[in-house]
Order: sequence, then structure tokens, then C-alpha cells
Amino acid sequence: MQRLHTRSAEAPLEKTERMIPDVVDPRVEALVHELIGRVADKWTMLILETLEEKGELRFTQLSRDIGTISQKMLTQTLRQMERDGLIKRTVHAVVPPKVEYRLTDLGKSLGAAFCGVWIWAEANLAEVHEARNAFEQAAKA
Amino acid sequence: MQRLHTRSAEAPLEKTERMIPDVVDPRVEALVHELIGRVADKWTMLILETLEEKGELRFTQLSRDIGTISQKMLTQTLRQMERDGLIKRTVHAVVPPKVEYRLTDLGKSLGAAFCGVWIWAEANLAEVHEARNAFEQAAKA
DNA sequence: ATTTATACGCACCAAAAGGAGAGTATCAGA
DNA sequence: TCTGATACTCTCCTTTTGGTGCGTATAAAT
Repeated sequence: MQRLHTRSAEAPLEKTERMIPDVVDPRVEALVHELIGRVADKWTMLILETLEEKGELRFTQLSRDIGTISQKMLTQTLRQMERDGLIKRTVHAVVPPKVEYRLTDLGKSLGAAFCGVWIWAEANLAEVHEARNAFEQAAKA
Repeated sequence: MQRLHTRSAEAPLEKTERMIPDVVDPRVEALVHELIGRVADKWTMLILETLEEKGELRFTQLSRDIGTISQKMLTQTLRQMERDGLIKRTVHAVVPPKVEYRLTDLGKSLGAAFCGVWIWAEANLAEVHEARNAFEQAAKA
């Protein structure tokens, strides 16, 4: 994986880099890990998916659509996503309050990136379950 | 996202499904969520990356390569990945013990699926940091 | 005889994640 | 006047996650 994405996402190689082995700057690596840890989170992924599917949504609509999320986690995750530039939060100064959330372009691009993982999960559900059964059987024997 | 992956990973549409809106069976959705939650985990992703890069590795080699993982988490995550069919664990009956880990085809395919996310993270590091700074500024004002 | 290396399992503890429920401001409608 | 709706925040509590240190079998090396 290292090899695959290192080249593709970086600026083109410069001459001075020629002899340097395929190792990423550890600081960059740390940042990437932090970012992935942040973003590859259950709630973030569900919100991302819901907003991608439904477009612009209000707080309680999101809550209902996701169904399994608590208010606390929803607020928390939305704030974090807003902070990271993944969603835009629009407050309408009315009463009762009205707040709408929608994906930014950055958010949409992340959704697209995760698409491969969703596809993988759907395509390999059965295989994983077979593996689990096989593992249980082997454990008994 | 729903729309994108629903069609691509499922069996071709049958006639009786024509009028059914683009909604996934909630049980399947729950399974997919569980599986993604399982697999989109920090340690799993790091082990996946390391094994993809280095091929077959022993326990302590993995531990050293990842650097920040505790023995407990390494064992735990490796077991889980083995259970899910992502890695193959080979025990050599020698003393001191020798155990080698390598990715299965399923594991490799997951690595490939995550590739998009790694690329996204690398490509958008700067943008996320700008967004964070902007958010802080806005919070102060 | 003692140390070393390997790949763990186990017990204990700290930190983080997450859920439940109550509280808040405000206005519209019954 | 009382209720309801909205989008939260705050506190308290439980669950999960993760780290640390210790123990173990065994043969080779010192």
C-alpha cells in the first residue's frame, strides 16, 4: 500500500530524491495516520453516507435517518467534521432553531474514497462469515 | 454512496425488484456496518499496510515495524484478522517459537480498497489543516 | 548454571468512548 | 397558560479500549 499511494499522491519526483528509498517522511505518516483515525470512524462514515444520499439535512433528520446515534455523538461528530472542513453548517436565525448540514467538496471526495471500502464490505460479507465459521470449527477441533 | 455501491456489488436486478426503491435490506446494512467498524480500525489498517509492504512477517518484526502498538493490541488484532480471513498465521514447531503472518487474498483486496482512503488522506492533509485553522479563527472572532 | 529469545496469556489499571436523562431559550399554536 | 418543537449543552454513569508488567516453556548460547 505504501508503494501504491506514495507515488500517486505526492508531487513528481525530483532529482535529489532519486536515491532515497521508498520511505515516507515519518511526520507526514503520523499526520496521515491521525487523519485516517479521525475520519475512518463509525459515526463519521454514517453521517457522510447519509448526507451523500440525502443532500442537505437538519439535525433531527440526520438523527432519525441514522437511527442508532445518540444526540451527543451526533453533535460531537458533526462539529468535528465541520472543523475538518467535511461539512458546512448553516444556522437560520429563526425560532425554533433551524440548522442545516451538507457536505463540502472535500466531504464528497472523502465519500468517494470510502466507496471502495463499502463495495469491498458488501462484496465480501459472505467470505468473511465463512472465514469466521471456519475459525470457530478449527478452534473446537 | 448508497446509490453508487448498491448496484455494483449486488447480483443483477431481477424483475420483481424493479419497483423497489433503492434501499438496502437493513440486515445487510447492519452487517456491512459491523464489518466496516471491525475493519476500519487503526491497528487493523496499520497491520494491513505493514504486511502489504513487507510480505510475510513474524510477531516481533511486526511489532517493531509498527512501533507504536502494544503486544496486547498486536495479538488481539492479529487474532481478529485471522478470524476474519484477512491473514494467514503459520506456526513453526520450533523452539524458540516462530510464527509468521501474511495477508490472504481477501486481506490484499481489503488493502486495495483502503488505498483510496490513504490517497485521499495524503492528498488532502493540507486542506484539512487549513480548514482547522479557519475554524479556530472563526471560533475566536 | 544463568541468560536470552520467542510468542504469547493473564490480571490489573487508566483513559476514552459513548449512552441516558435533564435542562435551556423562544415562539407558535391549542 | 400550557404544551411542543428545535438544537443543542451538561452531568453522571457504564462500557470499551488500551497499556503495563508478570509469567511460561524450551533449547541454544555464554
